[in-house]
Amino acid sequence: MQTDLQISRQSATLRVKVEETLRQAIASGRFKPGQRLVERELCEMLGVGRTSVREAMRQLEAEGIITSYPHKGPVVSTITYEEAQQLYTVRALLEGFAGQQFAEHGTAADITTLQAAVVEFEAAAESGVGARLIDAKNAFYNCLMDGSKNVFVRQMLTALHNRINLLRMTTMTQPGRLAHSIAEIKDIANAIQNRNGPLAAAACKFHIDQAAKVALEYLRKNAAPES
Amino acid sequence: MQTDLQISRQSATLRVKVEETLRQAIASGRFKPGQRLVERELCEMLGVGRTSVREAMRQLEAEGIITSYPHKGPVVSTITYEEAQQLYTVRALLEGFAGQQFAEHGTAADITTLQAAVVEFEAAAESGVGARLIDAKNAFYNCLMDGSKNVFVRQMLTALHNRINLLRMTTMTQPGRLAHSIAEIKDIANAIQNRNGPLAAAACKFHIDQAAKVALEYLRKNAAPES
DNA sequence: GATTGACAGATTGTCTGATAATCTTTTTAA
DNA sequence: TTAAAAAGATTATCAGACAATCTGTCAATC
Repeated sequence: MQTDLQISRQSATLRVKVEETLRQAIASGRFKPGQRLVERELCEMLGVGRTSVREAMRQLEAEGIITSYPHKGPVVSTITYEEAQQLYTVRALLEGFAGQQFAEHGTAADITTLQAAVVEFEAAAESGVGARLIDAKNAFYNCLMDGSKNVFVRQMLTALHNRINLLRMTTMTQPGRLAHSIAEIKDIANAIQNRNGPLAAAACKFHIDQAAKVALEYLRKNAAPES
Repeated sequence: MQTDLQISRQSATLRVKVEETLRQAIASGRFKPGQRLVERELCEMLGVGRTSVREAMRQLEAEGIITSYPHKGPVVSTITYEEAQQLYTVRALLEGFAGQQFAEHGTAADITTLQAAVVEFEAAAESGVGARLIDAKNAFYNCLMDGSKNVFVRQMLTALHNRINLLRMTTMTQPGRLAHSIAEIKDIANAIQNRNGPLAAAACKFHIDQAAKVALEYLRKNAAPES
C-alpha cells in the first residue's frame, strides 16, 4: 500500500522548522560562535512566538550547538582547541567503527551507493563548485553512517559533525588537502568493497586523523579565542 | 494522579529540575516504556506550568528517553531487541576507549579514586543493599568516564546509560552475574593501574559484552513487546 | 456486515500578556 | 576611587486563549 505519494506536509510542527532554520543559520555562519541569541530578536526575525523559539532552543542546546546560561540566555557554542582535539578523536573512533561494520555487514546495495558517492565526490572536486563538494561529502558520510547499521552510531556521528561545523573550517579547502582527501576516501571505499573490516577501520581513522591535523594546525595559527 | 513528585523550587531553573525529576522517574520505572506522558497531568503532578514541562520534554526527547509524535504527545521510549544490541555494541566501543585513555593518560589521583570505587563496589555487593550497589556502580562508571579526559565520550556514554536504563534490567541481579561482574571490574582497574591501555580496553569491552549477553538473553526470553 | 462520513471530545501546538527573578549597567554615595 | 543602590534589560515562568489535529462514536450507506 505504501507508495510514494507522500504529501510534502510542510514539516510537522513550527518548532521543528525553527530548529532547522536556526541549525542551518549557525552551520552556514550566519550566526557565529559566541554570538548571543536574543529571544525577542529571533521571534521577530522568524515571525513566530516565544514558545516555538524557546522550545527549539532546548533542542539545539541538547545537540550542543548552542549553550545557554540561566537568566542570560543562549549563545552559539564555541569550541576550544582541546575540545576540537577531543571531537576529532572520538569522531575517528566512531567512524572507524562505522567503516568496519560497513565492511563486515553492509549489503551489496550499500556498497554500490558508496561507490556512487565516491564517484560524485571526485566529479564535484573537479568541478570546483564548493556547494557541490559539500553535498558530495555529506552524501558520502551519510552513506558511511548508514552502513554501520547502528542507529546510535549514526546519531552520535551526526551530532559530532554538527559540532565540528562550528569550527567553520573546511579542511578540504586547505592547499593540497583535497587531493589527499580523495585518495583517502577511495581507500575507505576499496577496503569496504573488499570486505576488509580492519583495513576499512584504519582507513577511516587515518582519514579523520589527517583532517584533524589540518584543522588543529589551522586553529593553532589563527590564534585563540578571546571570547 | 498523586502529587508525590513535588519539586522543591529553588536555585537553578525550574525547567532543569523538571528534567531531573522526570529522568529519575523514568529511570526508576515510575513511568514505563510506552507510557504516554500527558502534559496536563505532568503539570499537576509537578506543580509547574506548561512552559517548564514542555521545555523539559524537548530536552528529554533530544536525549532519546522519550519520543514524541506531533499532536499526540510524548511517550516513554521503547527499545527493541535490535536497538538493545546496538546500544551495547557502541557502549562497549566507547567504554573500551575510555578505559584505554584512562590507562594511558589518567592521573594518579584518578587511579586512586577508581580503586576506591572498586572497594566500595565490593563492599556494596557484600552488604546486599540494592541502592548502595547501584550508587557504587554509578560511581565507578563516572570515574571511568572522567578518566577518558574527553568531554564528548562522557556525554555520549551518559546518554547511552540513560537509554539502557529504559530496559529496566539490572544484569547484576541475574544469578551468579554479580560475582563475575566484580571480577571483571577488578580486571579493569588493575589494567588501568598497570598503565596497560590495550588490556584496559579489552577488559572494559569484555565487561560490557558479558553484561550485554545476560541482558539480551533476558530480553529474548521475556518475549518481545509488540507495542 | 463493513465502510464511510460527520461529529464531539481530548490533547497538543502556538500566541500573547503579565509578573517574578536575575543579570548588567549606570548612578549615587561614602 | 570604590562600594552600594537604582534603573534597565532579558530571561523564566505562569495563565489563558484559540487553532490544529488526533481519536473514538455513531448513524447513513452500500
